[in-house]
Amino acid sequence: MGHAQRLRIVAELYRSAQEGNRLHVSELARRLGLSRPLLYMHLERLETAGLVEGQLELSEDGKAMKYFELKPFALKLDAEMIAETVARDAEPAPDANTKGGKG
Amino acid sequence: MGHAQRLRIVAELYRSAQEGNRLHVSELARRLGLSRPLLYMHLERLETAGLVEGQLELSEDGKAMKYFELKPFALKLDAEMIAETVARDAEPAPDANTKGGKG
DNA sequence: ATCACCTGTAAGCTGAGACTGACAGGTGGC
DNA sequence: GCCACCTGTCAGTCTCAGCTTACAGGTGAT
Repeated sequence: MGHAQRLRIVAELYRSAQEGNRLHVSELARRLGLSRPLLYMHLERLETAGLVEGQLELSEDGKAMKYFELKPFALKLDAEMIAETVARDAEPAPDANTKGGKG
Repeated sequence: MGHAQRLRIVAELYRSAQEGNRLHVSELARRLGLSRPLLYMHLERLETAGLVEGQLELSEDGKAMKYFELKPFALKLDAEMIAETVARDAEPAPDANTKGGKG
């Protein structure tokens, strides 16, 4: 994560959820002033990161609408946690046969 | 923040601090396998963000050494916090005279 | 004088990721 | 038929952070 637009998306989804609304892609794009393709890209990343979730539905008048919702998440960010994450990220070499790295 | 190298730097500084060592730039660069100029750039950003702090000192043999230390920090990262941050970031218009945006 | 250390910065290349425009396809209403 | 909505994806462009190379300057030891 870590891009301003990404944060704005999360913020908007959060606000709407507070008000009891769900938002579909086009509506969200309009509110944030983003193009749909761009928004799709960001939503994809957010979904991959597990921060949001989208589901395609049919509205009353038969139109396809993709609604996105925030998934609850919270993480404490401090030096210790970062050190652990980095250590965990560095070790994965379970079945590679002692071969050198990528270079 | 939010770049892998940045996290590695924080992690290494944290580890060293645990062992009671301080690191100077060149040493840190060697441990992480980064070029000094690159490390400088990252350290600059981390320092701007308030996560680390550097101080130039003279070693016993008169050589200049710049030591970097971690500053304690911790923040809880969740949707609410992001929404607040975005809202706070969006409002600053204290003395601009109702003029439009950047262009 | 030359080497092995160190700090610091500027110029330039490069590639990933942000962003746009255009497309294809579906619905309902006038 | 045409318009106003919607979803979804691709092929580009372009910006900028990341990264390298190269420089300038300082110390002490040989």
